[in-house]
Amino acid sequence: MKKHKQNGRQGRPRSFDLDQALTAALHVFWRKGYEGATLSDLTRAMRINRPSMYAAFGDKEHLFRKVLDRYDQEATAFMTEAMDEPTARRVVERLLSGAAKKLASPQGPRGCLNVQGALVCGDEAKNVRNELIARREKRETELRERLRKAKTAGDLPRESDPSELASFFITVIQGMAVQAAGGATREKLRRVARTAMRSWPGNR
Amino acid sequence: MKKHKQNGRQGRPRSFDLDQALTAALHVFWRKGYEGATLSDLTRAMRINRPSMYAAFGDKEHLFRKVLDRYDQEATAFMTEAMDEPTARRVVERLLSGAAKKLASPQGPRGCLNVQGALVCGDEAKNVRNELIARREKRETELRERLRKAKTAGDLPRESDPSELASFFITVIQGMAVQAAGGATREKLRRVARTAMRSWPGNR
DNA sequence: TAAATTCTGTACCGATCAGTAAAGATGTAT
DNA sequence: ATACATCTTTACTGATCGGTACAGAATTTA
Repeated sequence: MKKHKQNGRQGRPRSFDLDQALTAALHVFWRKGYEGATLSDLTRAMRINRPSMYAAFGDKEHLFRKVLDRYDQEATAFMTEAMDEPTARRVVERLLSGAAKKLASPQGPRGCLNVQGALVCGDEAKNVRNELIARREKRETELRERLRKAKTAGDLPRESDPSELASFFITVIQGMAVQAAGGATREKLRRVARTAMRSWPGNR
Repeated sequence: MKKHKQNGRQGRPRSFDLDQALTAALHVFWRKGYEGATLSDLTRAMRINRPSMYAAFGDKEHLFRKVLDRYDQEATAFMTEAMDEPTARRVVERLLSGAAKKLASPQGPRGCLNVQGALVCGDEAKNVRNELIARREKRETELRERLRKAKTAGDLPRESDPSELASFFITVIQGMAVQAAGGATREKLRRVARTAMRSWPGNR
């Protein structure tokens, strides 16, 4: 009924939009986590039936991974943008304020998929949990590298420790994610972010 | 085979120790979360069979709540102790160092049950999730009240905000819990804690 | 048009979920 | 000893889990 994916093949065209379906699945996983989201939840939200889902995305784990990719590209584009700020301080400020905004956004579920997707889980979801751990660590590494560059450029005091700073601010953001999952408002998160900035080197 | 619970009634005595069983259940919920822990996981760890569990603790949710009570009393006794420190600063320092120690303890699972027990979940576990939210908020309230008292006593600068400080440090601890769930070492958590203390009022 | 291909819908699969019925086992009370 | 109360064991329940077989519908290619 809609456009076909132009995959250059014959056969009956897909009657739903891949991207829309993925977005619907994202919201379900985001609210309920990997384990808490059932296939019935997912296909209902995606407005397709089970075999269509399996044909298009593979099994539940494959679907989740594609959802993760989409999440990383969409809901956290601000991370990359933050890295482009001219000074280290502004990088972190932007990261924190962006997190406050995103984690308690009126559109989209609360919290962070990379945190609440599968913080812990049963045995069969171990791979998913480890994938999320890896993605969280990747964020921390990104920030650490950015701060190292800043230090080399003289943009951070000599006695400062980029690794320590990255750990700290990523940890704060993850704490904010827990707060958001519990219903914290944007304003509350913003205040936490502001307080965290008092730890910035040179404030002593 | 062991001592009976001295409940003053006749009948066949319980052949397992209630407290031991509860501890075993605690560790399972702690590692796998409420949803991720199956009854088979639980009864295997508790070394009892299903009807014995139901008779002694009620259903899965009741068991979880009793586990929560036990967790609050045992694994977080340090919270109450911290509150008894003489100065606000030492209260928070002790809270942070205690968290670093507990969250990545070699005995006992990593992370915080109140965070990872059910940060998000499917529909049928909503009550459990809300209970955990309430327990997390209770912690924040405790700290806030302690800091308010400190401010009244002149133990905190006049321009400081106990509510803001409590939010911030609880958020940091929750972030540390996420880090711990992902495998962070004690040393890493300790460094985060130390950095967080740079936000302490009067450091500007 | 007919053949080939791919998607959709229904209806199902075995496994596992949380929870329980019923009978035998083991203690206390008399 | 006998009666009674409670616990343990085995085996089971209906519901739901993730995943799929199969037939019919819809499209492209020839």
